[in-house]
Amino acid sequence: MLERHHLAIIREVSRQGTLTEAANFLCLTQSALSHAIKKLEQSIETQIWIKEGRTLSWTQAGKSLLELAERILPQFEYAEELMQQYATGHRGNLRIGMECHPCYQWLLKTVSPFLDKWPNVDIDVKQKFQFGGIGALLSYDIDLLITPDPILQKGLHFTPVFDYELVLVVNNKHHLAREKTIEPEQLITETLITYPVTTERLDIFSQFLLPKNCMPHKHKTIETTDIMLQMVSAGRGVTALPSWLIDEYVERLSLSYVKLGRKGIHKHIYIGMRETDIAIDYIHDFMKQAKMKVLLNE
Amino acid sequence: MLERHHLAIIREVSRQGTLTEAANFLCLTQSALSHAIKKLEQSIETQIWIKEGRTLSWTQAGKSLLELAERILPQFEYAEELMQQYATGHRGNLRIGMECHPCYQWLLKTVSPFLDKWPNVDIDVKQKFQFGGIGALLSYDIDLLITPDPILQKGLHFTPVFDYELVLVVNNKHHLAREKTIEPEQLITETLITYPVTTERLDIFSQFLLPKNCMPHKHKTIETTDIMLQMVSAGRGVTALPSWLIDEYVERLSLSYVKLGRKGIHKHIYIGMRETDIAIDYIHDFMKQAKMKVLLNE
DNA sequence: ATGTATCAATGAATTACATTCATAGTTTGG
DNA sequence: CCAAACTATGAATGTAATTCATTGATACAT
Repeated sequence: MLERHHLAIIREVSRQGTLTEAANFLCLTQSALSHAIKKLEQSIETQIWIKEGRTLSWTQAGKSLLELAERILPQFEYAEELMQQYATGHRGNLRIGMECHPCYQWLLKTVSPFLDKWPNVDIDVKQKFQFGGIGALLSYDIDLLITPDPILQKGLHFTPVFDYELVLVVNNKHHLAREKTIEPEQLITETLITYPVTTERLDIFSQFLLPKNCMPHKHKTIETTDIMLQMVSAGRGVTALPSWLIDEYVERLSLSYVKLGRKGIHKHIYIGMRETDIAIDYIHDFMKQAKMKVLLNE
Repeated sequence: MLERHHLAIIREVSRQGTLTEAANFLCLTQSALSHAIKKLEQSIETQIWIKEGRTLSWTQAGKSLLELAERILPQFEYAEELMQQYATGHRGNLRIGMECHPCYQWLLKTVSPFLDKWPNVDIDVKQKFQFGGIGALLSYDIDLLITPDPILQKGLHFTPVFDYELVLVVNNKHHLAREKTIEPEQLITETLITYPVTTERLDIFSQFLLPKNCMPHKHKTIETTDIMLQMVSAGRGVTALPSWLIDEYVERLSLSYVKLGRKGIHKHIYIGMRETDIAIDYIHDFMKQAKMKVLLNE
């Protein structure tokens, strides 16, 4: 059967001109090369070259094998390089799952320098999971999970990356802007804007409104943070977002924020990963950068 | 090192879904396959797939190897098919050298049915040789040589394919058209049209005119037989061509031909080839068809 | 739960194969 | 015509692939 090995010999013979030289370049004895070619010629029942005196003249079969070699060998070599990169973690595809909508802004900041540092690592962000974020992690749909709900499970590893406070965002001139803290009951008359996900996944509902059996007057969903805050700024409603996120908009838009309840809603965000992946260079580095980013922000 | 073998395993596992099935399809034991993959994984220091329970989930490295396999294996397989065709003579490139200008017409007739019969064999016709036709044959520039001058030499094989008589072609109304035979002296006043090759290679010179130290009044060269005969028909000169070639034009053009000398000039055309090539199917068949063609013509 | 069939991994034994060694035959150029 | 360079070949060797026999898992049915 035609093997990579044979093609390597053929290419090297073509480059060096003599079998002996080619054998040297391939770290083989001349004998080994001679045997190998003889065997190949027997198996394909065709000669590859014909020797007239000391010069080789290539048969048509030989020429087409040479073409094949020039075409295919680089692909083998490239593949091995690639494997090397995968092995050392210098190449890969980092698929990040998000179970924390407002963290998207934070992620963008972390991703950008990461992409510069790891030009061979691509990043995918996924937000929908058939069997939840943990399921996606376990079934190798994603490699990292950004989530407020770490789950102690063998094979998985969670690292806290940052804490933030969820606050109520209102227009400057909104009457609630004057409050120091607000209670669930004060939202009954308000229009609440959130991301379009189920209420269980919205802390403003699960940790604030629902425990007190309160519901806002109206509930609107908007996909993007920018538009959401434009709406709030225009007085069309209120929303709940991390406080640090608002700090960035407060200059451009006339916004204020208020603590939710006397103690405030404090969230802890974790990055989850498979334990087996901890050793992968770029994943390790991503974690490191993620934590640093947080320090800079605080 | 990454081998064809590994790619074959990877592709088959992807197709069959389980290692055991893949091993069966590859005529290997499950154990052999398992060992092979383990070894490959060690050499590239990366896993190809990860087993969760009984299902395989492919790693990125594995996926890229699978892509490589799907891309490369067909090329190996095609190459082997090709070698098979070369070996059995069902594919090739028949390079024909011509040392006999007027034979071109004859060659065309032989080539046409040959191309139909051997769709995988291409034909090249060459007419210029740095070291002569024999040299071209010996240095593998051509595979067949059509020539009037066979040379007994070891390694070469010549077969006579057809005989013809070289005749003087003239316009119907030309005064020479009434002669039964003509002698060199009668051409001294004529315009002679030939192919544009050296006079040594023109029999009308080497075998007819020069032995008697005669030269035509004028010597014109024309590349194509058609135009040449148009010129003769128009009374612009005379030419020397095989008699059978004239038979085909005599109806359309007002031509006659006359024997050159009392005995006429009789030529024997041979096909020369390397002895090693006699066994090649399509070459053998070309010879057979070449001879048949002649019989039909006569 | 429990048993069974299927699948994969492993180590040791075996076999097949590639490679080397030693040598002899060719070709080339001085 | 000889020496140097190149190639082919058979036998010996060493290495690597394959098999065998076995065990450990997993999935599925009862």
